[in-house]
Amino acid sequence: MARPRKPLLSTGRIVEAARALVDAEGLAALSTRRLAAELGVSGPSLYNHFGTKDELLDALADSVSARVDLSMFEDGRPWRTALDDWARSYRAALARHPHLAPVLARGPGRRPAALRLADAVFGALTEAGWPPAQATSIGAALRWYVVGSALGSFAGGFVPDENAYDPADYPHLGQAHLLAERGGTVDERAFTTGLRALLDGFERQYAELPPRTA
Amino acid sequence: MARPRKPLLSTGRIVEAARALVDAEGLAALSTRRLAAELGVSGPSLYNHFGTKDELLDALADSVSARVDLSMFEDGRPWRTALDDWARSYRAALARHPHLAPVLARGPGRRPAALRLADAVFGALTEAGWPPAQATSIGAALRWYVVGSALGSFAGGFVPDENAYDPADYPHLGQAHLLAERGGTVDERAFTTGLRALLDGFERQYAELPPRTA
DNA sequence: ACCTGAACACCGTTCAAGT
DNA sequence: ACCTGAACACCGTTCAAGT
Repeated sequence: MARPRKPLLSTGRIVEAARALVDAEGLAALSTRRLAAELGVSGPSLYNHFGTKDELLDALADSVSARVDLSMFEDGRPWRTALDDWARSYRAALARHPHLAPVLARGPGRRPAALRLADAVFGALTEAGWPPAQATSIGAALRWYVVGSALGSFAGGFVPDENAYDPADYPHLGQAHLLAERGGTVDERAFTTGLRALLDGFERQYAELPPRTA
Repeated sequence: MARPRKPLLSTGRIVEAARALVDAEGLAALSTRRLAAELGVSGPSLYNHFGTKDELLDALADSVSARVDLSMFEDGRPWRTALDDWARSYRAALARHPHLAPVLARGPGRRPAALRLADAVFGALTEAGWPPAQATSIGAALRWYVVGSALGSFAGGFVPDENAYDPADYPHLGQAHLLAERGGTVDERAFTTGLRALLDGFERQYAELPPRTA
């Protein structure tokens, strides 16, 4: 066939297909050859649009970051409320593509949508009066918490086998096998509880800030 | 050669070599063939000791969990102090083997050392009077925070290139390229700040608990 | 510029064969 | 029981060749 008069591929179409594949079958199913087959082309064709598979993964991750709502930073909402909303929408976006969490965890690097996230959070905090160093810490802590929660379901980390956890070895894990069943609910409640604790804690630190001289 | 009179391999020796390889060259360098070569045997030999590569990874992850100090739960230390110490020693253990964080993030499953961690944390919280559901939430939140922090350096997620972040696109990221340089310090400070916030928040929730009837 | 098939240097895993 | 080499079905990536 060689070169068609109209390109068969585009970065957008590739990313779209990759996302569908990863969502359906996990990150391990994403091979360049498999993805190419899904797109009806041969393996090496992808290299006309991405330098490496890793660049493709970056673009894929950024397409998820791009879906995180940032509107809560637009009006003059209090920083705590804005961060609360942002953490939830960030988590929701990751929950829609759980297999991509490990890629998102890499950090923003040069990915535009991920950088817009970082910029919005940092900007909101400094404008609320947080010193830059503390704004950085808060952004990092929230990011770690959200990404950590998206990456490993806590409840799903246990096995639903009633006999998996011998009371002689683990005296306090008698009910742990139940976690796997009601996984989603347990994780949701834990996320909310932890987020509230984090924000309560930051609010306390905010109250101890020296008065603004601006 | 076929079977030697004394076994050449043992699960311990394999895990040890795997850890050295991953620490030195990252998770991607750990292939069964490469690891076997490192051990002076042929690739398939490993399958006499592990069913799959994934089982090997589980054992590898658990060897890290086994190194997390749990002594802070032994004496009757207040729950907050114990959790604070635990989170730091957990993070320190992961920081010593950063490439293994993605594997640790999978959750305890059937890994004995990881289960001992979960058991100790949950036990300490319930014995301090936390209701089981909230103890679960706190354990999950702390785990997410620690694993998240070990998995993705926040500072290292940015690029040390002075021109990487155009002020026109990201008005608040003017100093972000500096993060990559002083990465370790930035991450450490953020970890401490976030951990304090989390524990402050949980302490506040603890104070609001209905009085114990035990 | 954008696609192809062939090729290189890898993978994880199975299995019959050896002792 | 524990190792071997050969084999199967894969990988990511390069590259000359086609239009």
